[in-house]
Amino acid sequence: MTDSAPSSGKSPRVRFAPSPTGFLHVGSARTFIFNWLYARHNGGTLVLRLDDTDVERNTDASVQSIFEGLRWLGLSWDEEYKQSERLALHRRQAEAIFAKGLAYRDFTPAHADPGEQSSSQGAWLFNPGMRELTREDSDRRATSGEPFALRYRVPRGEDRVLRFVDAVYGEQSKLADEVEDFALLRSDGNPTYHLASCADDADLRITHIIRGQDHLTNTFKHLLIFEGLSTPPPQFAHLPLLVAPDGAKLSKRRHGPVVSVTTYRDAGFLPQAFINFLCLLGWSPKDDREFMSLDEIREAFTLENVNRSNAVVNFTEEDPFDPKAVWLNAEHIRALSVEELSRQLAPFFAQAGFEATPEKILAVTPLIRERIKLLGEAPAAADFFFLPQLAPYDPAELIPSKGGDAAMALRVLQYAQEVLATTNFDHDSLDQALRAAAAHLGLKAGQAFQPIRVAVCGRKNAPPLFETMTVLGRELCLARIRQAMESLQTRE
RNA sequence: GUCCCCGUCGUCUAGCCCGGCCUAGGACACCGCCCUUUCACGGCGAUAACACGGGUUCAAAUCCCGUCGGGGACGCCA
Repeated sequence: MTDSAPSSGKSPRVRFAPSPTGFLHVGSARTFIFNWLYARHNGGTLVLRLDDTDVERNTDASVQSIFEGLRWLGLSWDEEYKQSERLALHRRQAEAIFAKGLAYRDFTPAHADPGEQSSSQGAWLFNPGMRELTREDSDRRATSGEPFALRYRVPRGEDRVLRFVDAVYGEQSKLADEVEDFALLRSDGNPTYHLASCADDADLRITHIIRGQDHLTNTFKHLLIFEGLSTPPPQFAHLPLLVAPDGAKLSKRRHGPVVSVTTYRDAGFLPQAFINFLCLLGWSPKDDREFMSLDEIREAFTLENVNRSNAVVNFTEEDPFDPKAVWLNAEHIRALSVEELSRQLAPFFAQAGFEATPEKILAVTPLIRERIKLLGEAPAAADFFFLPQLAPYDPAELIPSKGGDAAMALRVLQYAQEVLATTNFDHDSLDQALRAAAAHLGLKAGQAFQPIRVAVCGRKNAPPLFETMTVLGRELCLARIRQAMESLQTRE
């Protein structure tokens, strides 16, 4: 147990509470990961709670997409709730707060113009005339059916200071006079986020609320609600925000699919790499480790090591992924066994429309393992293994770069054809035969290999020649060399 | 506007709490060199930061104050 909490001694209970209003975005994913890490590091319980009190904006598709994203990450949770199924509790708690005189009815019509003079001077604090309504007037208007929102009666003029100690940001305090009379219940009777969230956190016995820093100032309101609920508040830990290169908070609206978890998945990020990247944004093990396994991260994770400043996710128009994320992914790819990597690669080959058997993929995997940073790059990196017919050759590429000409290329291919007809197609035999061929032609190995490589792979940059040819097989290699020769000849 | 938070290389960060070991460390990216049949991997190297101004102190990235800059919250959204 690293963090001393009010509930220290008991096993911690944390929650991840996304609101289903779109795809799972990377900021939410990170919050989820931090909650998971905290729970698993401390032998606690992770609760998943769908904060779906906004009927207007919630969609089933969003719920699906959130679960899809979470499942992809592969981090398990222990309990699951839906706020919309707990409305009775929320209303009961709102009434209890009202009964204590800590809240009042606000009959101001919904969506009333908030304008006024408030903009010129500080923040809005409450609608005039409502806070002071007598209980009798309030009851009369309520029973007559006039709609109202329920607002918290925030202490005024008492110099009351709201305080809490944030596990990340330290001591926090704010004058109650600066907190507005926030809503608990909407005029349709539904709870607001603040009420539902706190009522549920209390009811679910949440001990630590780990969430984005955008909630830091909301916490003062939550303190008031917990007080109204007569429940000691949980411990809070706010996470620095993930921001775009322009410094603004990452948002679905402004930044689009580049902030969606599925974008990373579809491009071929490994979940462990994605997790590794995300937890390095705002947290560090305080040593020089960066490439870490989930287990290593879990063991090292503490709230004390969380930073306080926002972290930039470095994406651009041209490249949606942070270079460091890509690098980490490449590292994780190389850490996989060939068998495991080939399994991960299979769906990407299938999606590219290649007829790729597991055996073929297994043979190809070691040849592209060091050459891809994202799983999604595999089909392009290995296309010539699967394509029955290569795209037309670029004769210029067939010609050795260092002072060669078409005739030389032709001679190489011609001779290679003869040699290859009888050579065993294993690495050592090919190595020996082709090097000898180069020597025979009076060429350097590099010069002689280029025409062959281009003939066989269709391009200059490819995996090592001998291994590649071994996988391709004699028949295909010879056929392609013949085609390459034809393309050189027809050019002349 | 009011309140809250933040400010070390382009980016992620170590160091800050407990001043000296910091002529500020690591990583990614970029550039160069090496390895090499191409590409990639790997190795080596280079460029690059304590926002600014005042204090306190023998000594400040580290403590204090101010300024500036950035972000967040101020909804019957979450």
